[in-house]
Amino acid sequence: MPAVQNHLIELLPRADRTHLLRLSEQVPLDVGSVLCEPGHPTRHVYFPLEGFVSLVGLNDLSPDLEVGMVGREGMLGAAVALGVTTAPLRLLVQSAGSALRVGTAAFRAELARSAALQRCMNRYLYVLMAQMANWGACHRFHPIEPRLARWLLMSQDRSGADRFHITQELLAYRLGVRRVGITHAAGSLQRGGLIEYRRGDMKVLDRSGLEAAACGCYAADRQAYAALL
Amino acid sequence: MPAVQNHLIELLPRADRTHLLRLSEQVPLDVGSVLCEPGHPTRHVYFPLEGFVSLVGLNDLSPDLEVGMVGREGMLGAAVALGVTTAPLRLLVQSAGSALRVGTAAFRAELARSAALQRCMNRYLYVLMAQMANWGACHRFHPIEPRLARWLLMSQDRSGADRFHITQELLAYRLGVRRVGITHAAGSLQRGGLIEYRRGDMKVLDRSGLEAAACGCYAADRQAYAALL
DNA sequence: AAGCCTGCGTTCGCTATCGCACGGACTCGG
DNA sequence: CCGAGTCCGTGCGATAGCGAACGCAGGCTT
Repeated sequence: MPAVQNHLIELLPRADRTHLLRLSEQVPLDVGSVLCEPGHPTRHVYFPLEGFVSLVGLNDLSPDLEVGMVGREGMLGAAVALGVTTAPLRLLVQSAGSALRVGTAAFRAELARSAALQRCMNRYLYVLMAQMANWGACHRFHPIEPRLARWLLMSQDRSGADRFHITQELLAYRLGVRRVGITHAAGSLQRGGLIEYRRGDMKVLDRSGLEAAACGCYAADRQAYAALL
Repeated sequence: MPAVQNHLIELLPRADRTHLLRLSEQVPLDVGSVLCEPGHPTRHVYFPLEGFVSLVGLNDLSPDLEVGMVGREGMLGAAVALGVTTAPLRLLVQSAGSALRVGTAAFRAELARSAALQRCMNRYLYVLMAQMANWGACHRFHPIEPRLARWLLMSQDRSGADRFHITQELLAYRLGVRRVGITHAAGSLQRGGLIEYRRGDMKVLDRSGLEAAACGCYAADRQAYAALL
């Protein structure tokens, strides 16, 4: 059995883990693909191993906004653990990788069987809620540059790599700002020697510097996660 | 047995309901009192009967921001159903009333016993998550006036009354804007004949007009709730 | 009656961000 | 080698919201 690279699964006791793994299959995550649309039924839950996925909230008229980000530290389709099989958000693959996929029905059955899995899901759901509650306030009050720094750190944590591909256009979309706003903020970070980018190839040079530049939400987020999982 | 005025409890089958009610006691909700501080242990869960309560997220430096609102349509301390007994948010009573209170331990025991209660909690948690995800985008993109309209509608739904006491100062605090911003938005709504207020006494005159003035988030919210509960 | 506090309206200058638009640089395919 | 597409930097005017401050009015206290 290869080392499982998903933190939630690693938290499970050995027996429950193998049991769950037996139900799962590994699938690739391709950039830009949509795992799920809001309102549609959830067919699978995903445990990312590499790469990461954006949770995108769709509003009536306003532009879409990213409300969360999931990588190997979490899972997609957590709502299934609440017995809801209608997806609330769009799941958009940001960075390529792979994930373990489990069919919804099988996952629910396993959930009913394994108390450990249940506990794990519950805690993860809690962390997710805290994250989403915070995300809003962050978008509301913090200027673009700290938010960008936070985003970069989070995506680095989730993907595990110190470089990834992301254009300013897409970043703007994620943060709900204009591309020009990203140009300025990213330029500032680059001048400060914290990052380096070129035509979409983004590289983190100074992680601790970035942490200093990011808004406190980043640290708060990590702490919440660490406290529970 | 008096008619229970909390929607979640009303959803329970008769047997489960009486069982839960036997564990609960009715307590008053006084304006301005704090039911819970983030980081502290949750001693009780509350099912409001009248009045409503703000969920306030505390950030590092930025001003506090309301991230949710709970009245008789919901409950406080839902995280307990996830097995987490540390509160994530400040619970601040906005409008006086009363609530049924259940001790955390008793509630968890009841939760383990009653599948109906569990189902109910799960669905409510889902709705809460959807609400919080939305709240952020709303604060980010929508101008003050529609948000104010939304806030008034939501508080009316939750409190059940068409008039309540709220100063501009407090409204500004809730919406995360300056008081002056509220002066303008509220003045505009008042000139339109939708509301009437005077020294903190707020009255809703034209509900459907307010719904038209509010951002789509209000309708989306109601729909999400209706679909699940 | 006088004073004080609370709640509200108004104004001024300021900043961050917006929307739009243009131009330059690099990259890839024919 | 040349076009076409992608990605990034810059500049412009416009605007919503910010921070701070002042003044007024109603109600409560003394």
